[in-house]
Amino acid sequence: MAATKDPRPCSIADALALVGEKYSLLVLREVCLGNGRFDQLVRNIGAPRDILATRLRRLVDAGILTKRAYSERPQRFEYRPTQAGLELEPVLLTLMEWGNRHLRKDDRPMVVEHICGHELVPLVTCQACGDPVQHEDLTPHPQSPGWTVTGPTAA
Amino acid sequence: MAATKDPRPCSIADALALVGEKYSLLVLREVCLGNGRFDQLVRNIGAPRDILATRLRRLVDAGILTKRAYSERPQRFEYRPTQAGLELEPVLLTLMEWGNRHLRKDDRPMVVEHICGHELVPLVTCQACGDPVQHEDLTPHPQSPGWTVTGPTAA
DNA sequence: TATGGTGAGTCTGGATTTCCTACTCACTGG
DNA sequence: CCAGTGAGTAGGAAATCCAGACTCACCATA
Repeated sequence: MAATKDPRPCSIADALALVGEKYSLLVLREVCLGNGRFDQLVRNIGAPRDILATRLRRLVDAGILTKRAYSERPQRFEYRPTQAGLELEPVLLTLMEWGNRHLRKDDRPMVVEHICGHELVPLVTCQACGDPVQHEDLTPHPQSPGWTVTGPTAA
Repeated sequence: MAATKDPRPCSIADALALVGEKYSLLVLREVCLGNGRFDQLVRNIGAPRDILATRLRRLVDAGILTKRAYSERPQRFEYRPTQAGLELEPVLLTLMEWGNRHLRKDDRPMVVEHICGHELVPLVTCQACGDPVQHEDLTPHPQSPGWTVTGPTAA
């Protein structure tokens, strides 16, 4: 799914080029849960085995996962998130929160408990002021060319 | 890309079924920037027109975008995010932040300014205690069957 | 030592999507 | 009348995806 042609220089597009393919984020979900073996991934994600193998290779190449043998003779492997992989977890959590809010009615299939003792409700905040991020409070500033807003509707 | 077969009941998978297809999140990016016209989207995303038309239909059906005429005679339309769509913006921002950190060296192609006056660095926090979310602080609690961790590596 | 089972994939051929280019249709502006 | 714009459709080629079978190495057991 490489964003090879995205006319804009954009970290969102670049990130999606790595993890935006079908199943990639679900792989990350499983791996963050500690289910990093091939057959676990197949069962828990429901992806075709060959596609999964392709995704795993790409994620390893991208430095998001590592492949570790947990047994020689017989060789058995486990995929684990790297630091970069772990730092994608907030994306998963934010997505989960959105899904919980908009796609379900009260029945969350999975609850994550935070170390503070409460159920985790992920909230995206501004690091500087700590306030929750809201659309109206944001002003985009293009830094690179390629971001000139086209057409008369300039945001 | 419907996660029709995801063996797990999971809001992440459900959310990805709606917005995980190629280009969908880039559409949302543009629409959040105010570039909601078909040809703007084509130019700014670089997606084939027919694919874009399909994505737009699906996003409208999903209640993430609305299609509004901004001119009759000639009929001209604009896509805008609904409330649900706007609430996906944190996902985009989190992804952007990850991309900035891991895929670039200092050159952010786009900087978002928060109303507080600082450059926005999105931070995912626990709503209850306000602390930044870190992997080690999380304990998943499956609420539905289908989440029994398979295999001996139970996280 | 045959028999079965697991883990980690690869292979194959067909179904589905995506991609690209061109085209339409309605209208506007000169 | 002619060119241009906006919002798509149409058609066929190219790339991906999919399901299930298959491999290969090893272990267990009987």
